Formats: sequence, structure tokens, C-alpha cells
Amino acid sequence: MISRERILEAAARVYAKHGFRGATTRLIAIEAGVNEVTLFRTFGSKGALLEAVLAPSDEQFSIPALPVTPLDPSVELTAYVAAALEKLRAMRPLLVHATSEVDERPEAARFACECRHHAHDELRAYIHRVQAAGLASPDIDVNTAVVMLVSAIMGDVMGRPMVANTYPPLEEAASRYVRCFARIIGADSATTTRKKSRTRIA
Amino acid sequence: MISRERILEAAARVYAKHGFRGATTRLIAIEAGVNEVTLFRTFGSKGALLEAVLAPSDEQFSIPALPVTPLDPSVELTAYVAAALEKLRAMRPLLVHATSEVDERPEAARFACECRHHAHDELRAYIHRVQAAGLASPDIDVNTAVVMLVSAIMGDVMGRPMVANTYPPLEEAASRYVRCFARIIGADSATTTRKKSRTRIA
DNA sequence: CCGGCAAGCAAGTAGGTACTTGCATACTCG
DNA sequence: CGAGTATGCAAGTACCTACTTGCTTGCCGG
Repeated sequence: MISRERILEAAARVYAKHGFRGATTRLIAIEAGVNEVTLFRTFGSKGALLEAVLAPSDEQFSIPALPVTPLDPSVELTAYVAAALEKLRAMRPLLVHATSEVDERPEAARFACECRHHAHDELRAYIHRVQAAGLASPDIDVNTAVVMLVSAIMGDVMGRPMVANTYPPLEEAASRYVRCFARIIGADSATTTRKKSRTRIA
Repeated sequence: MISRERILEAAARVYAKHGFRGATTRLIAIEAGVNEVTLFRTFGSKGALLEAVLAPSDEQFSIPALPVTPLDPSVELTAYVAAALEKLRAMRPLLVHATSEVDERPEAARFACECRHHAHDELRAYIHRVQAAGLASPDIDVNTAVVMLVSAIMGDVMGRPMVANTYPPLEEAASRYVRCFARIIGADSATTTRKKSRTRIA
């Protein structure tokens, strides 16, 4: 029974490296330090094994939720975005292969979509709370703004390993994306500390 | 000599559907309506053929450039983003497979990065011109803003086919992204028509 | 001590894959 | 007409892949 976990983890690693077709049962067995036959005895087939790897798990995209009552949106968003970036960075290889196999493997589709969906819903609900608290403009295109922030996160995770130089420095990424996002939703300092900044411009 | 083109196009289609490992020489030959041997006689090997498919071509990411002297950034950006979205949407299957094979096939890496890089450079240079023309705030994080817009484009292209419902409607996507982007760089109507909007808020 | 269970090992099956070889057929250009 | 060239076809090679079978070994609880 101890083999089951070892095989699952090994399969995840090999799949992350080579994708479905590249993830040979032989390779997985070697990576797990287990006989190839054990793999088939435990999971039945390669397809079933990879399904188990991509199966929904509770801790898959578990990051600290955004607060119910927003106090300082920029700070709270930065923490959330930083956590999302870190979590997704670890999942990147899995995600990128799952994305390219969406048409061929239904279980990959769910895996590839879930994080994005989850983050989107969480952020949109939060921004509505921010608006209700009077900390952001009431008349903005929340959905599109959230799509852009989520895309920035995903784009950073997916693209940085390939074209690092265009992205903001790793440790500043979260705060920079949030600063831009804050301007979209009218929650930047110029808006929140209203009187002062307006008089400066006017 | 006519076969060469047919094989290349067929290979592109099959590769777009199934990725490198899934793009069998047999499948490609059938798709091209050509004998499998001809494929090897023309390109030598499957690897060489796929290299040729992903090789740099002039018209690969050719979309109308942004104007040298910005007049109406929102309009000009919307046109650019709409064109980029359309172009990239057609390339999506190729892109997604190339992305997942970056580590294994060097030619895929170039292919996967180029569009993003190209768009980023073009947009950043343009925004600097917009700033110089006094049509945007001078003290913004241009690079991060551009990264976010490019990510929005790529995220839309990559994600919409999987999770359509969270994205803005297809025909409004470009203008919505640009409207959000304009707020980041301080080029939205509230900023350009200064006096009026400021008095409303103050 | 013994029955059951997890796992290893060796070998095999059936099919796919990239790639080759040898030969036949056309079509074109001088 | 005749040589070169492009292509088709049939068959074959060497290897890989998922998956199976039969047998052995070791461990653990009753």
C-alpha cells in the first residue's frame, strides 16, 4: 500500500516533465523505484493512473482566502496575488501539459481550468465587497478588471520561465500587478485619499 | 516540389491537434495525401519536418503596427489588441503545444516566445510615445502595465476556449481590455478631458 | 507455523513508430 | 527518345509501449 503513494508522486513528476504521451509506464515505475507490474496491478492502466494524478484534491489550489471585510485592498490583494503566484509556479509544469491535452483527456481539462476559475470568483467577490465598502469606484468593469489581474498572474507563471526579461522582478511582481490593478478599480492612493490628490490635479 | 508545401501544411495541422509525439509521420502523410516515404525523402526526419513547421516566417505575427505619432490611444490600442487577439486565436493550438514542449524541443521555445515578445516591445514603445505626447501619465510603471495588457491578450486567447464564461464577450474583449489598460496608464477619458471629470469628483 | 497478501522478476504479446530499401511508374526537359 | 527527377507502393527493420502471465519471495497477523 505504500507503493500507491510513491507511484502517484512519481507519475506526477514524470507527467510534469514529459506530458501524457511522454510519461512512459516504464519511466514512472523507475522514478517510483517500483516494478512496472506493480503499477498496473495498483491502477489498472496508464490512463487510470494519470487520471488519479490529475484528480481533484482538496489542497490543490488552497491559498489563504481574501478577507470578508476589506480594510486595505492593496495590501490584501498583494498578499493574495503573491500566494497565488507561488502556488501556481509550483503547479506550472502540470498546468502547461494539462492545457495542451485538454482536447484529448477530459480530466486534464478540469485540472487546467480550476485554478483560474477559483481565483477569478474569489477576486470578483472580493472586489464587490471593496466597492460596497466605498474603497473603489462603483462604476467600473469589475469582471474585465479581474480577468486582467488573473491573466497577469497566469501570464507571469506561464511566461516568466520562457521570457524572464520582460517581466517585473520576481519579488516585486505581486505588488506591481496589484498597483496597476488598483488604478483600474480606482483604489489607488490618488483615489482613496481623495481630497488631497484631487486638489493637486485641479 | 508541390508535395513539400502540402506536407508542411498538413504537419502544421496535425501538430496543432496532437503535439509532437502525437503527430505521427503516418498521420501527417495521410493528412497531406502523400506517401509516408515522400515525407522522409523531402525532410529527412520527423524532427526536421516539425522544425520546418515552427521555423521563423515573416508573416508569423504580422499585424498592423501601432502609429508612430499617437492621436487617440484608446482607439489605436483597441485596433491593435483586436488584431492581436484575432491573429493569436488562429495560432492558439500551435502555441499551446509549443509551450508544453519548450524543454524538449528548442525550436518550439522560440515559437512560443516570439509573439509575446514582439507585442510587448511594440506596445511599450508606443506607450512611451503616448507619454511623450502628453496623452498619459508620465510617472507610471509602463512595463508592468504592458505586461498586464499582453497577459490579458494571451490569457484570453489561451483560456477562453476552456472557460469561456468568465471572459468578456468576444466582440467587446479588445475594447474592454483597452479601457482597463487606459485607466492604468492614466489615458482614460477622466484624465484626458481633465477639467470636467475632476470637478465632478471634487 | 502457516495462510494470505503485496511486491518483485522474467518473459511474452500485440501493436505502434520512425525510418529504410528496392522497385515500378510517371512526367519533364534537353 | 532518353535521362533525370519526383512520387508511389510493398515490405521490412529495430525499437518502444501498454499490458499480461506465471512464478517466486518476503512479511505480517492469527
